[in-house]
Amino acid sequence: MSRETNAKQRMVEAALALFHARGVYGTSVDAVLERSRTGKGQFSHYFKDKDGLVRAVLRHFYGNLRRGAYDKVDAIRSWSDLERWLRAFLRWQQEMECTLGCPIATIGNDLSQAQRGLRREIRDIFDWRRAFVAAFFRQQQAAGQMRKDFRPEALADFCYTITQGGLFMAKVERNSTPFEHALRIALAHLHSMRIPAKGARTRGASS
Amino acid sequence: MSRETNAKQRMVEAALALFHARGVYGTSVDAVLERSRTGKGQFSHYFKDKDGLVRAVLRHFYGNLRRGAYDKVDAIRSWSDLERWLRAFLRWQQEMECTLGCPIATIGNDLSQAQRGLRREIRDIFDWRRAFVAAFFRQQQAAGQMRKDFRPEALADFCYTITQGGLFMAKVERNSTPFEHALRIALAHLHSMRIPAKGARTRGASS
Amino acid sequence: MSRETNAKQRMVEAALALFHARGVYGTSVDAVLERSRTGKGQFSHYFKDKDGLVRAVLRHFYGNLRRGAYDKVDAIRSWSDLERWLRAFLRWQQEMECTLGCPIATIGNDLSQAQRGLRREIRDIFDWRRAFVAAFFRQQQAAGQMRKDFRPEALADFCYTITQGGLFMAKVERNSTPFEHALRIALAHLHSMRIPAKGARTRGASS
Amino acid sequence: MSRETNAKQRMVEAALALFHARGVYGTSVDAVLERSRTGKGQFSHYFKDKDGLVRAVLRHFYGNLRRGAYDKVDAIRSWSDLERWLRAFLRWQQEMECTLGCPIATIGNDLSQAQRGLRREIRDIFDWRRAFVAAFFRQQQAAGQMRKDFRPEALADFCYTITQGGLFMAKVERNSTPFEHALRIALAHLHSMRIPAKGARTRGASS
DNA sequence: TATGAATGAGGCTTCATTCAT
DNA sequence: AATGAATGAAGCCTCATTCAT
Repeated sequence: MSRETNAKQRMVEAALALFHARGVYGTSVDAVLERSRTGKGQFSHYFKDKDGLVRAVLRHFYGNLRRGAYDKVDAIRSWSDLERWLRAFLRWQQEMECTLGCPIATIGNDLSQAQRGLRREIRDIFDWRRAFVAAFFRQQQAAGQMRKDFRPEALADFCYTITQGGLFMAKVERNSTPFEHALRIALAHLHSMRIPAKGARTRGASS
Repeated sequence: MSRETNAKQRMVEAALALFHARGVYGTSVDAVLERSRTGKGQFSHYFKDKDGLVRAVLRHFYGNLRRGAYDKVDAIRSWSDLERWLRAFLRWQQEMECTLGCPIATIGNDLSQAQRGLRREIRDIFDWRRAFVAAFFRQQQAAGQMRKDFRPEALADFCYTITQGGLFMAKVERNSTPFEHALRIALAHLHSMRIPAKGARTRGASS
Repeated sequence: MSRETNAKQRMVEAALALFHARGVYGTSVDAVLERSRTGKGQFSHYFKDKDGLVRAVLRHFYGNLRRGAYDKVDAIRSWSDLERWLRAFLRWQQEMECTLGCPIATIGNDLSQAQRGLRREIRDIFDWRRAFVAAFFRQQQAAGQMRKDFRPEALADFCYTITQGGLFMAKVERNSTPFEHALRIALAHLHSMRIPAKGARTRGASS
Repeated sequence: MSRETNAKQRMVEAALALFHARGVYGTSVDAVLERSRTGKGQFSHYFKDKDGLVRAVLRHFYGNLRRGAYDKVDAIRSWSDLERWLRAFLRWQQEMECTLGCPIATIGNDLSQAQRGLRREIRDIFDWRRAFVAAFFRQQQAAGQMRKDFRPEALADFCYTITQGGLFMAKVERNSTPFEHALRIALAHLHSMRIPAKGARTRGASS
């Protein structure tokens, strides 16, 4: 990592922004070059082909993610952390007026049957994300503060599916209400699995 | 309905299959023509442009949907209907080996900012779908067999978000496990909102 | 002539209008069909191909022309007739805001090397036009009221060249001033060739 | 100028020749590419679209014109210069067997309502041309060797209208006689406006 | 006399990629 | 480390023309 060349860095960042906004199919290499103010030859100098650029973008994103560049906290430690973390997706998308979804899902969705290697990179990112959430549930269950009906991984998948489904549908419909509804219900459900500490009260829909 | 011209029908069906599999961007008009074994000129004879074809595909799909062509039941009337309906998406995708998602979402995801008219068609379909599910919850709540913490529409959004998120993620990752997890938890939650008839027992994760 | 079929008549008239406005290259057969509200088969029923339509249009125009449909007078009999006739082109074009030229010249200009037959039709029309003007000069010279420096045919060519050049340039530049200038000078010159009757005065630029 | 890239130069020159011969509508981009022996992608590399090529052709022509590439003299200084200049158009067209007209007028005639920018380029060229001729009349009038019935600009318009009309009609009819007639009469008229120097004789149709 | 389905060639443009400097 | 010229395939669309009914 350390010091990527300037041109490569610029291309990758431009590509990420464009892939996010218009998908991989929807962004031409030329568009990336123009946005990053780079000459044509630089492209093939740093990347074998367009797939190479996609790979670099995914790795760049993964790097940022692990470095905590996209999350305000380095781990989810409390229920309010979880709620804040989940609601951040909704809020962000509302600010974007529902024009954008998850960048990685957007890229992943454009992959064809042939691009196995890239799909693997995508999976790594998603796995990391799920682990990020699962850690919280694992900790809660271990501490005896959460029912163990479901395994932490399954709960993380539940959270992640809601998030991705919500982002996706909001983008397609340009309307975040369904996401909002789904998130509220999901949170209520998760809260309902809490085991109240002695003498304390849980909040949420669980009456 | 009745008797669309042969060629148009063929093109629309070929386009639906291809859009579903590769997205709108990913399928060329020529590919549609080839698959439907139609001459080049027929395309512009029946559709103004590619968007016109997309519109026709969406309407075709909507028509089929309302006619019940895609669902085995004309309404969800019981909890087991609901469960069967939701699980059908998962099962279907597993059979497809996670290569396909929701055709409409796939098309909708490829729309650009400019295609407002098409997005409207998409919304109509999703609204119909949500109403289909909401009707069940409304009936349950009216019959006093379900808690009223959430409105039927919100519950439908919850179901639909899980479904779309699950299909989408499974397709991107070529793996249906997260969908499976999410669905199981979602169903557990929904069941937990049932109000047991006297002397009866609800099944599910509660207990 | 007498009673052309309705459909043919409609196509020819639509074609004339469209060829005039956009040229032959610029008008598709479909556009003609749409404007004339005629089905596709009618076209090939009445015309062998697009050239056939062009031919029909030219003949239609020629017929109208000979019938006096486009001129207010059936002959130029006086200097003021001549002036009025010439100025009518300018005025008409100004009313059209310089978007149109001579319909026949517009069609003729679009002919390719290959279309010899059509070019002949064009020539017939122009010849008739020139004869129309030449007749006046012949009569004037015969009556001893005009100098005989130039033959009537040459004078007609002069008039016609000014007219066509003026219309053409005005259309290209969307500005009729050059036409106006040229016409004024041309008329002055023609007037200067008049032989004044005894005791009379000619008007014009000759002081 | 100096060093345009080879390919661009080649395309522009090929396009000028083809536009001249067949009009803009009548020449496909592919034809330009083939004639200039250039690959397909070079076209959009150098020009945004076909209009961009037309613009480049017009500017190329204008540049050549101002550099005096198309005229044998850098200015019209005498009546015989004028006559020679005007007659050169006729002679040239006769050599071409009346298959070509003015390249700029040919291009201009193919412009649609929408192409305002291009029309402006055309006008610049024509204005330059007219100024070229008007300069001569202005000088003659200033020197007291020509009557001042008409302004130099109007006289230039007259000359230019004859020329353009003559070229145009000759091309449409494949016959230069009308042009010849018109030119002879126009020249006679212009000569008739000369003011003879003391003791000298003017030639021409006057006297 | 009339309709419109069907065909296939060709036009304009975009794009990923390679190559020379 | 950098530039941009060059290539050719492919995409979307228009159009003249023919055919079946």
